[in-house]
Amino acid sequence: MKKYDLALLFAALADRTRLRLLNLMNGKEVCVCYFVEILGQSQPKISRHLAYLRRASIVAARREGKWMYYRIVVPKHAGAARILNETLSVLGEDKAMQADLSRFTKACCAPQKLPALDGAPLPIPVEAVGCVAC
Amino acid sequence: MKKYDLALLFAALADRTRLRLLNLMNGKEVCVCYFVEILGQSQPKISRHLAYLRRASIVAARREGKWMYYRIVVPKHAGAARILNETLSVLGEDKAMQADLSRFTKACCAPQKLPALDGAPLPIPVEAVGCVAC
DNA sequence: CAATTATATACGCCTTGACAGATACGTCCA
DNA sequence: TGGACGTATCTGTCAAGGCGTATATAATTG
Repeated sequence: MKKYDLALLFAALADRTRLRLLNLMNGKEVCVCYFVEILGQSQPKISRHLAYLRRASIVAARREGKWMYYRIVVPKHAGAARILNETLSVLGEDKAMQADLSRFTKACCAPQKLPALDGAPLPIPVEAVGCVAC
Repeated sequence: MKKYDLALLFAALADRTRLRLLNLMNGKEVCVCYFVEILGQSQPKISRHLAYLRRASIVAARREGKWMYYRIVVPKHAGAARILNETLSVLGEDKAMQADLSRFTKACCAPQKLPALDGAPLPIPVEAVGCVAC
């Protein structure tokens, strides 16, 4: 449990768009195009916020062909991990965040109905991704 | 559990000075002069950060004569409360924060040795303050 | 009341972040 | 090799935050 900049973690969490992104990533590795579609925000905006989260080391990116997958990375620092997990849990209780998730799962069931998602790779449960990383 | 701006809470927590202040306030109502002395920062700086925490509704101030006491106010919103409490708990495990606290308690034992604190009111355990509020 | 003490706010400066829009980069496919 | 597509970054603009310094407010004391 070495020194860790908690203020930096909180700065990363101090934006609604980033909280929505984290909520969508909770438990899965998600392709950028889904974020753009589900949050209805411009692609550069999504990308910038993902870059911010990456800089703060709470998400990691993985390229697969032309798609980028993002996933949450729980910090090594035990305290930071507790705060992040608690935050994810609180997000899960939020109505608006649940609405995002429900649009998300709906989109996953019929991606071909959304032009932007037709042909895009589905999110991958993190358990399954674990193998890829090894 | 109505709508609550979590991002605003995180913004309030996204500064080291404010985290140190919260850590010092944990469990007690503290006079501003103690913050200034223990953190070794300028009085206006401390005051501005306290104002920020007040704006974010996670601390409350009480005037008593010429002194101002600050204390933590746990948000009504259950999720926010969990995050704040978890944060305070994590702060308590941090070496630097513990060092602040140990200088704090030492100062309280012999305030007259520190010019700035000579005659200043000691911090008050929150349990005791509860009565005042009623 | 004037002076003093405790605290808050205003001001000016600089840095950072958020945004939209344009563009660059990386990968795949024809 | 040149699109086409998915994604990232650059540019410029604006607002907000952090700091030090100076000053204002509030309560107390002489």
